[in-house]
Amino acid sequence: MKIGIDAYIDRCISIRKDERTYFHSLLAERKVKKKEFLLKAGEICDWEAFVTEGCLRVFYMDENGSEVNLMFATEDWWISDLGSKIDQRPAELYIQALEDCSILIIKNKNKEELYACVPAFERLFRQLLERALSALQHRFVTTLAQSAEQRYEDFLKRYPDLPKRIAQHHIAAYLGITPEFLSKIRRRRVQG
Amino acid sequence: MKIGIDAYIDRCISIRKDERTYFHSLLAERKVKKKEFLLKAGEICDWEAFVTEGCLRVFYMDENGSEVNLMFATEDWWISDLGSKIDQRPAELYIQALEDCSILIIKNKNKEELYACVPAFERLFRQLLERALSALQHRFVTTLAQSAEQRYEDFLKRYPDLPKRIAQHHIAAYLGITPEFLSKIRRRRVQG
DNA sequence: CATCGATATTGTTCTAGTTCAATGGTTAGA
DNA sequence: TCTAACCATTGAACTAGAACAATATCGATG
Repeated sequence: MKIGIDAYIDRCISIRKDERTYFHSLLAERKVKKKEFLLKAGEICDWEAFVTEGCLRVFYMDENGSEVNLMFATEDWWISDLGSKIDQRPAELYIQALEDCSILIIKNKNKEELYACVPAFERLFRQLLERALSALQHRFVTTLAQSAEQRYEDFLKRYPDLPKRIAQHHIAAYLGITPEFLSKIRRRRVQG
Repeated sequence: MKIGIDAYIDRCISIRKDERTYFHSLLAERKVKKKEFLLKAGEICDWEAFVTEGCLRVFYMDENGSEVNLMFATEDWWISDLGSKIDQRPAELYIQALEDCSILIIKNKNKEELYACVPAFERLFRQLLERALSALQHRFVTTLAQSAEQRYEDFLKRYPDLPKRIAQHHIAAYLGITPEFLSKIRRRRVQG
């Protein structure tokens, strides 16, 4: 049987039928209700998850309680707290559903086994990580180099469908500004 | 024969003697003089490099010519423009030597071959990428959440030896602030 | 030693973005 | 249908950090 994640896999690597079946056996489906937390800072994260439906946010919260959204994950995105996952230390990130979600979870232990049994998956994730790192490098340097207004324009171009699904103040927290200031940027845009 | 990079490799994976010899055959040593550019934005980057000696900076320059330092690479660091490397499109980053350097270059073609012949290397780089991504995620969210002064303190704690080797204004460009403002932060620190 | 270019400091003025507080609008839920 | 919680907007006062300009310091090179 083919499930949603298979189209994603097939875009990157080719595997045999039995390998696919084996891969499926390592996944656990889970539903996450809107506003529910999949992970909280301080917990140990021993899994990675693939989003098949819905939208989540991965965010950081500082001592004062102010939040920065690291990413929004919609269909076909992978989410985890890598730092916690690698060293089995307390997570520094929160993961929360912004809509009712459906995700596929793979535990660390199973993933290690998967890498050992089907090396093509190690390639898949190596390439995924290369792209993720490159994208974050780009975001990091442009965040430091550009004004909030430019960043907002870039965000709209890169993710034209997200604003329909996500509250304004979450976009502000993604851009690293206050909701009030985003509102002012938007007013300037329409008024000229 | 064992060279500098081998200690690094041995920390992560174990390989046979012949695999090591093969790996060495794919590397090309190169010297880079202080201030020399290893890569400029607009060029195509078809390699990755391991630093055996010296220090380089990877940086981004916006339209106005202002720079953001993405990373400093000293002994045992890998450097490249991943975006350019993956899709063979023009680089958006510059790489420049801050000291006379010695590096080992591996071309894309050879690296692909290496992955195919010695899968352990795919594991090595997958793990390297996981750590790099996790570290940059941490840097990204704390850069948006903290003040420049806090970021400078964190930088000193994390890289206590770098300030001896690197000019102040490069550290400012790493923190995303002007050299003048870093100077003022430093004054406040000593005066209290 | 002298000089030149690059680097660091300092002060002043200016601005992008924050903070706080008030007002309306929207949606979900009893 | 009413209400309560959440959300976006607006304005006024404030601040972290930028921009500019001047001076001071360091280091390499002839």
